[in-house]
Amino acid sequence: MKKITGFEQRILGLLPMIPAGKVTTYAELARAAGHPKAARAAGNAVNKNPHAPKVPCHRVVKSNGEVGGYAEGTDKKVKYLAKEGVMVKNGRIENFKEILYKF
DNA sequence: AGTAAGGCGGGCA
DNA sequence: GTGCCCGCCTTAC
Repeated sequence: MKKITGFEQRILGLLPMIPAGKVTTYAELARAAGHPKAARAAGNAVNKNPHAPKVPCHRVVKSNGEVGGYAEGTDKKVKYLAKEGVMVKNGRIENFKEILYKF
C-alpha cells in the first residue's frame, strides 16, 4: 500500500464520486475537504494522483472555467474531457456552470 | 527545522 | 476581458 498524506486521501476520495460528463473545481474539492482556501493544496494532492483512472483528475478544473493544468499535459486533459462529453474550447470549459458538479 | 514549489482563488485597476 | 498582486494550504527535499 502506498502511504499518502491525509489531505491527499481526502481529495482523492472525492474525485471518484464525480459523475462522468461533469467537472469540479479545485476550490470545491478544497471546500469539501474542509479547507475552502486550500485550492492549491487540493491541486497538489490531485497532481500526485497515486491512483490513475480511479481518480479522474482531468475532471477537475479551475474555478474560472479554465481547464487548469494536467500532469501529462493540459492538451491530454482536454482530450479526455471531450471523450466524456465535456466540451472544451480553447482551454476553457463549455457550459462550465451546467456541468459543474457541486458537492 | 526551514525553504522552495505547486495542475489555485479572489479581488482590484 | 486582461493583467497583476497577494494570500492560502500542503508536500517534499
